[in-house]
Amino acid sequence: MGEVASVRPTSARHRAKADRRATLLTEASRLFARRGFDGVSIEDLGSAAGVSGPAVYRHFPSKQAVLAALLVGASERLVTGGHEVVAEATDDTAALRSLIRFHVEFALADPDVIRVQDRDLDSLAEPERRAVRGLQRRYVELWVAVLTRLEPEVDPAELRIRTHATFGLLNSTPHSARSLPRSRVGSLLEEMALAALGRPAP
Amino acid sequence: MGEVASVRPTSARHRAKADRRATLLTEASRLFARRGFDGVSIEDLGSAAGVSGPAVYRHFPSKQAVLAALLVGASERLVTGGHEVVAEATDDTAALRSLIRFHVEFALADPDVIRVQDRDLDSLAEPERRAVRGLQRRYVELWVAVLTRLEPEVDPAELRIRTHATFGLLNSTPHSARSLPRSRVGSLLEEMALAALGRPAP
DNA sequence: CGCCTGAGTTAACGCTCGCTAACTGAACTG
DNA sequence: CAGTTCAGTTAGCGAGCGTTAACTCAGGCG
Repeated sequence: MGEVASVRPTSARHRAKADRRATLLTEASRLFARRGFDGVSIEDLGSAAGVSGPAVYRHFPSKQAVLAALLVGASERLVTGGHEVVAEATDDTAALRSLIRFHVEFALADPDVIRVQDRDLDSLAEPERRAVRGLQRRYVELWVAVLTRLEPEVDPAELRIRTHATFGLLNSTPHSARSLPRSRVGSLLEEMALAALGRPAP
Repeated sequence: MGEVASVRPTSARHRAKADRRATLLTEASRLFARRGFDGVSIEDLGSAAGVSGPAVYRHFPSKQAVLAALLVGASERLVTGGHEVVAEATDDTAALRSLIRFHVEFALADPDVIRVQDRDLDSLAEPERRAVRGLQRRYVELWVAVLTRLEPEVDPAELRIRTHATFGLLNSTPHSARSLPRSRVGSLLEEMALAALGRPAP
């Protein structure tokens, strides 16, 4: 899923192009997070990446495609990361703890993309939105599967709502002030999430 | 703060105008929640209220003013409601429980306004944004005051972050599916919030 | 070295949108 | 009943924005 066998020709030009594309995506997440997808013009985005306006179209076919690349990339990172973390866990309790830690690290490392994900998803056209929604659903089901093994007697629909509520808690990062050191905020959120899911830290 | 002594003349015309204004605000919260402030045109808003385009300017001086009225109204309802609930509580534990219940009821009753509040606040100009932020801060401090009395030894900055995280949890309503009855979702969120704040239900 | 590719530029088109202007007619007022 | 007010209408302006066109010029390649 993504760039497949196109890592072949590594001339200076290809590296420059890849760098520009990466810069565009980084700046896009910053700008979209602060002003919203509709509040950012192509000119804004281009000049934030040291390039002016229509040059963006050398890297993405449309403004929506920039957003799509951003959101698909983030969702894929969540799904793969979450999958790895569960696979490495020795038991389900450890798996849940690792999922929480992983999600907190993601949210603290990239609050902008978190913000864009649940604010501008609807700015995508149907096919791209479906793709992102599908990936998000897979990530949710990763959590629900672990919770189901921990509490088989609970209605899965309820576990799904609990999972969404936990995401809401963990994704509060972009809203909360920077008055405490990142690591302190991280462990605080981890504790709260565990408690909210009825599994208080030992 | 708001309409003061202008409740005087209750002719049919004044009632009709008040109704139209109320409809405009209701439709605005629906539309802004689904498509975002920038994704809704004045024409969209007008025709959703059974009126066409520029008639909106008979009720609000600008599109931003519609958003401002919406958000100021919601924040004021939260502050006054929260204040009442705390005043009626017999002790701090009961106050916290009541705040949670109150907030859950608000979020379940008006998920649209919740969505708009943390998505389109930045679409306001500076003075209006300051006003809404001020009200939101007062609501947060209501929670922090109760938590401080419950756990005086904890750093207030930490309590503030815990409060924001709890809001994130409770405000997950607009995102979660409608697969469970409202009342079930409500008590579920209440339990999770209490646990997240380290005060599990008895 | 000479051709080609393609990332960049500026100019311009077409469309949407917020808002204003000018006007209409029904409901209130004296 | 005559005069005023004002919520509503349609027409249109001016600005901003996504996107395309036409062109430039440096790097890669045979």
